[in-house]
Amino acid sequence: MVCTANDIQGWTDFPKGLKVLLLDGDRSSAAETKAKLEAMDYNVSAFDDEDAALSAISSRSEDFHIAIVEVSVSTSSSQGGFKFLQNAKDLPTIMTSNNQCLSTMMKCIALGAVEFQNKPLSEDKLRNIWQHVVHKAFSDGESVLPDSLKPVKKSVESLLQPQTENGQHESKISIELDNVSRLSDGDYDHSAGSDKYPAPSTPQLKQGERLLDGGDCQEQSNYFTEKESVELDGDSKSVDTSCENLNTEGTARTRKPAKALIKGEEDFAECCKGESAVSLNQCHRKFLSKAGGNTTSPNKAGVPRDFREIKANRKKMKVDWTPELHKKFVQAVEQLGIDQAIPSRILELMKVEGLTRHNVASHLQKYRLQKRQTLPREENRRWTNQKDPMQRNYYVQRPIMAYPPYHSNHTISPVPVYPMLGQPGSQTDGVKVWGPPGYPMWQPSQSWHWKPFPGVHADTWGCPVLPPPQAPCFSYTQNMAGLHNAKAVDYRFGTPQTSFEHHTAMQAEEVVDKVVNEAMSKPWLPLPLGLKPPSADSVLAELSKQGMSSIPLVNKGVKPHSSVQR
DNA sequence: AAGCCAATAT
DNA sequence: GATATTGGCT
Repeated sequence: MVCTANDIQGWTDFPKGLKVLLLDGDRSSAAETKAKLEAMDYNVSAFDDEDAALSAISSRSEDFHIAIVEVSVSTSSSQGGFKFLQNAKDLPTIMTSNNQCLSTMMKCIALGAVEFQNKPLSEDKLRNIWQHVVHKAFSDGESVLPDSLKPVKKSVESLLQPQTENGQHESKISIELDNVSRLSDGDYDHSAGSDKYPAPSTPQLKQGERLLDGGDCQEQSNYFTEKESVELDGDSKSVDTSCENLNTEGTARTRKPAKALIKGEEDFAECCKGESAVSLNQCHRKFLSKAGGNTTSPNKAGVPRDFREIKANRKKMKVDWTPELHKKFVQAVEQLGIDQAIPSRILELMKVEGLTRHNVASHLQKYRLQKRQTLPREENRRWTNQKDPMQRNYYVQRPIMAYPPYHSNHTISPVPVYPMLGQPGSQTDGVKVWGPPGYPMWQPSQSWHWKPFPGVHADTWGCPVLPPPQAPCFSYTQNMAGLHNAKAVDYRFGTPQTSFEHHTAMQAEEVVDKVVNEAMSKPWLPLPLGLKPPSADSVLAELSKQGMSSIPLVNKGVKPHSSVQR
């Protein structure tokens, strides 16, 4: 009968004593094989008649762990081993033949053989047959045929229908084989699906779910995944890890436990590949179902008991910041505000399982960096190309952006904004230049789908991309309001200090003066919003005070203090 | 411990 | 080259 994981775990000198059913019409080769097997301490029951073998497994199924069956096309009395194969559902069955016909091999595998080997069977191969038993013992459960394999399955099904003609489908098979061989390891991992314990050299049908059995082919899982499945030399690498994973207190050989673990980890990683975002939880479940999900044979030992175990042993998963995930991120940042948007809080708000603070911090770093880099560049570009005086009129109001318009709009949104500053150190006069926020300052790269200016509702900026000269975006009042926004973090400089407070305390006056001076020194430019031109009366009064009776052609001045709106 | 950032890895 | 992770420093 089929070995369970428990059986194997309690099997002290596994695989010695493994019970092998040998069905081979060729007595000499049967004897040869039997001798080799017995030399390995396997327990061999040899048959040369298919029906006898079948009755043996039905009457005393517990006497067999695995079967090695010769495909004897020439034999007239039997169905060449296929009958056995189809009926020995629970027994891992290795098919062998002198006939290297590809379609025969395909057929064997499709009918549920765990492996196809050409005769003569080498000792190495025979020695390793126990792996199928282990695989069987630890693999189980439901699995769904991946879409990628459906065409293959279909093709094989069609191959199987006229069971007598072997050669006819060669060409078709070769096409499909091409298909098969293209399947990547990833696909294999995926499709091998429920295999926590990687399949031995030959990919398998699920035992007991063999094709053509019970007429329920559609829902069966038939895996034709690896190229190796049809390689004549079946000593494939995947065998190596098939049992090492057991790690069952010495019951199974664990020569390469580390590798096995890593493999498992790779499986896990593979499993998570393509998952949107970092649904690690999902991955976990997926992986566990893939790994453990043993319905008939509980596997206690060797199976990673939980996610942490896996996690602990594998390198960190790479978080894919999908647009959706990033959206969450941005929302969290917006919600928190500039001064509160630190990784740990963002993480809390995002509520994404599996995401670490580190992940968020890293992303935040990139996020800030992007802004810092893109905005000044964008601004530079615009600033250096100013030739049109009309445009200059607009830009000359730059100083009014001296402070970030945190709440420059009148929407309810109290969302602060990352200040977009000019080149660090380039403003020696203390006037900070803030990017005109109406611009698409930061072109997000393809994978950055979030709003180019998070924290700001683009529509509230009210500034066209190329603002008309007479349509300044911000008023002084707005920016003066900004002056009183005490807490903001300036990310332009390495350390996020609340530099704004400094500005407020030490530079507000200075900046105001600066703005006023500029307005005075260039009277031909429109006054920035927020500055009110003095009335003609007040000007005249002032002039007369100073002993001037007429208005000079060149503006000599407006009293600054009287014109600033505070 | 948490945050930031440069270095490093993928 | 872009993006994510790691590691050092504060």
